[in-house]
Amino acid sequence: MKKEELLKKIGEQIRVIRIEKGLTQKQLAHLIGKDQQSIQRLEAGNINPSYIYLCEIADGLNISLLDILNSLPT
Amino acid sequence: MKKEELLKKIGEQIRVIRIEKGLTQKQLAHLIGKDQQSIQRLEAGNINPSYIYLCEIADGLNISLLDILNSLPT
DNA sequence: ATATCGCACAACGGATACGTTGTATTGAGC
DNA sequence: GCTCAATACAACGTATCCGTTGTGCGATAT
Repeated sequence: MKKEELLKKIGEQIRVIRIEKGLTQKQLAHLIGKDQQSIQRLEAGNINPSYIYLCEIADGLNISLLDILNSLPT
Repeated sequence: MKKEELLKKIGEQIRVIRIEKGLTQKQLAHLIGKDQQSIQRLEAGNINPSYIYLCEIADGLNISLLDILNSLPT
């Protein structure tokens, strides 16, 4: 699968989960010491987040990274 | 969990799976268009690999990223 | 009309990943 | 002894991530 697709899909999935949790981009960002723009780029698939970054996101969403990847559309 | 621990654990897990598959660092590297030193740093936990990088590693190991994360020691 | 909120996009800069090269170490085998 | 394979470590350059700042746009509320 193409790199851009992978980033788009995980970004969309993170957005879905964030909204399920009732959080705004800003709220999620502040939970993990980042800013809203960082979350925006991540959700838009504009960046290739590091492993640690993904772990932090999962932490902010109060789920495991496995849960995020598990629910990815194939 | 500390960042260094997370990187060490996923690195060790990748090493375990690589060896299970009977591959050397160099062989795995060449499968995904990288060099041996990159794999060495990844397995040693010296770098914070990107999502795409992890997907490539999983691809080279012929498993899914989920399988790698699933078997991580807690 | 104006303010506020959520989201998107661009540019800058510091930090870091990654490829490359070179070198060292260890162990197996001749 | 020597050679080769596998792994590890360091340094350099380039590319990219990520935080920050600023701007803009639509929707809603006052």
